[in-house]
Amino acid sequence: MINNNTYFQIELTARRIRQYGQNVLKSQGIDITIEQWLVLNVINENEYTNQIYVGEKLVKDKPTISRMVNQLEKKEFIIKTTSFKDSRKAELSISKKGKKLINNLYPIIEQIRLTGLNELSKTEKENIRIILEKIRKNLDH
Amino acid sequence: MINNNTYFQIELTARRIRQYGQNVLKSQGIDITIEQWLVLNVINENEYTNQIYVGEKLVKDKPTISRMVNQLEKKEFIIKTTSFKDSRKAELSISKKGKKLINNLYPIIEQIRLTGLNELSKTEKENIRIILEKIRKNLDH
DNA sequence: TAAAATTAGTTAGCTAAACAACTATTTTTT
DNA sequence: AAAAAATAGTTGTTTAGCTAACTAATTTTA
Repeated sequence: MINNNTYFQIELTARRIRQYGQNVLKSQGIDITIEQWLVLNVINENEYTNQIYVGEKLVKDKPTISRMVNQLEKKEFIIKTTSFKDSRKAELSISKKGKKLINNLYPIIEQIRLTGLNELSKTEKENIRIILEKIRKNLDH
Repeated sequence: MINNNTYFQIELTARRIRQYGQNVLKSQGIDITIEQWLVLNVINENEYTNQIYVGEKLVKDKPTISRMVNQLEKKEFIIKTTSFKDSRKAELSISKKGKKLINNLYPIIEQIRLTGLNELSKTEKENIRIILEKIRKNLDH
């Protein structure tokens, strides 16, 4: 039975959360995707980082990060320059517009998080983290 | 911290499972994606069904199903005809080639499933299902 | 130091998700 | 029966994930 399939459940839930979050952002007139938000957040927590680092944090490959970074730059939420030390590397930082967005976003993201995790006990939150980690570990190699 | 983010964990795990499964299929020389497999499976369990039904089962929208069905038809795994009773509806069935593929796939899919769920107790499997359901329910409305 | 290997990032091509707008057919309403 | 609404499916557009192939710069090694 397909609805008992764990992959199906996990994938569906991921889609559902993304969709819900996206709708909330849209309703607030915020022009950013959930995935772009994750990128923005990594850059915010690691100013002047490069794309490889962002990719490592988010476990996404170079082309995906490259495109998302370009989107964020186009939207003027980040500033992308070339490193003096190593001209292969990009140096990513948050623009003023980006900082403003982030400040607006924090409570909204927190609200989305709380909605999704509503009625989940602390144990359940910990359990799901542990179980998902186990699954990923099972698939590593 | 981003790595504590539940959405991130769920979405990452979904990606990891898909990626792992895709690699196994590729290594077996099987020309189908994991998502296409899910569609094929629904059709196999509901011969002569239509695209709306497949979409309901997989919780995917019409365009997504439409395109995946077309891929499966192009690969000659399914046969798509128009319903006599209602010419708006497609009638989807598995071709001989498709049946052969499915028979080859069942043990491989089962193997992927077992690898992913390895070392998970029955309770853990049930727990994750319950928790994911709760999250989705939280987001419904 | 010159050649080889590694690293950072981009471009191209494919699949899939989500949305909007559309066609065609069937069903409901008046 | 004609008009309106609902249903099934398609097409177009955008974002993202993944692979492969590429450029350019830096580091390693011989």
